[in-house]
Amino acid sequence: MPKSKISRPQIIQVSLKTLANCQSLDQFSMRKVATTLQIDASTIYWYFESKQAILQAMADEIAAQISFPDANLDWKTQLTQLFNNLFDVYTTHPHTAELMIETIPSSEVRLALMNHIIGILVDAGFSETQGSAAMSTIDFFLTGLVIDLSKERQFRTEINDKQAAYLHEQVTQIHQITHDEHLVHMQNSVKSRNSESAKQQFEAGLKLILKGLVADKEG
Amino acid sequence: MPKSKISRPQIIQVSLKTLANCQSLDQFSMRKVATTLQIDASTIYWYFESKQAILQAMADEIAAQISFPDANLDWKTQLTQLFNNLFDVYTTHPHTAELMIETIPSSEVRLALMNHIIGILVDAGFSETQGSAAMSTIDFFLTGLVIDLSKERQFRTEINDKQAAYLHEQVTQIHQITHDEHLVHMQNSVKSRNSESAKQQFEAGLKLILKGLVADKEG
DNA sequence: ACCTGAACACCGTTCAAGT
DNA sequence: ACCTGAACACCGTTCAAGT
Repeated sequence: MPKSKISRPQIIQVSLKTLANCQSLDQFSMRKVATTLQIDASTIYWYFESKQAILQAMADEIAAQISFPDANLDWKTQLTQLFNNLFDVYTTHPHTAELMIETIPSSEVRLALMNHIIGILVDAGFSETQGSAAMSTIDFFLTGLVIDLSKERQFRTEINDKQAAYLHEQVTQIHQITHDEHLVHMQNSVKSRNSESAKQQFEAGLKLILKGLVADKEG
Repeated sequence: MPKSKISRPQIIQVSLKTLANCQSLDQFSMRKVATTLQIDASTIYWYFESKQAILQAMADEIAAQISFPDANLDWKTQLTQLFNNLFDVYTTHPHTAELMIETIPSSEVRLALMNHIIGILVDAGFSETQGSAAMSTIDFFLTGLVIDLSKERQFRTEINDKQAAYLHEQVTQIHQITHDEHLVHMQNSVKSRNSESAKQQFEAGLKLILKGLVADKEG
């Protein structure tokens, strides 16, 4: 057993892998990380002062993967590319949107990322306040969407894997009620939601917000 | 001690009060609810089959508080009123946005609410797909914003109440890095975020999305 | 029908003790 | 300097047992 020495970066990597194997962020635990590292849970506390500190480090690691689009491009395509990039990173690494929310954006990577997004908008002619508000709007939308997707998948796998009879009831109830109460719009909504991919859904929303920004500029 | 009989509605009410006294949704526990009800935690399982079932009931209770605006109004004012109403309910009852995300919208109240929102847009001339997408976009934005606000307040009170030296460090780091790295846009963002209320922030984002919808209609 | 108590399998965190 | 083990104060959930 070549028990390689433990290190901070190693713990972060293993933590990210552990998180990826969890069904939700709160199933992620120090004890699980410790088990795969073949160390006692308390050992981690020599490298990180708390679970929160690990989450911060994990969030920074993910944020570092976001690349900035070519600054010569149109501001709209720049934003589209950057947020599509964010969407992709969030969906390839499960629960990272939750990670971002549970965590304070105090690192250089995360602050620089936000600064860059606002910068794109300011360079396009928007005020600092407008740029800041627009970034938040898109970011909250993206985060809300990805977290919702994540929860939905969690419910689905819980229904399949374990018993979870209760959750299954809830889902069938949706169809019953929408039918019995003649909630026509909800019936259509379920259909269109199934035919469209999550990415398409995100792109549609982003396009809507960008259109609002353009209208803001002209008006 | 007039030990009044336990009932499902009573448990739901006490649960909502208990949640309101928590700093986050995952601090909410069956054992806390049981303590205030002066019963054993296991007793709750006679009335609810799981914690998830209680969360569902709590979410429905909150959703029932949302009132529909006058259908004769302009679709834009209808949406504005309804989502402002949602924002107010979410902020007056802490952690209810999290509650909605952690929970399946399987009840009549919640499905009817969504159906109504799409209906406003369809009546305004949008397609079912457009209406459904627009509702999601606004809802995810609202949810993301409120959850973020909630987390921020949680961090703030943890810094004040307990030790939480680590969290305090993170916050001071934000200012240090934005200054040292000359992240001008972030500096302005922090300023404008402090001068504007959360409600103003929400209204700005909502206005942006509505403008996008108008542009969609005209284009 | 309603409620309890003990138990199980989990958490994060601390700290004296080991090497 | 690095790591462990036991302990503490928590979780959700189950189930035999009580009334």
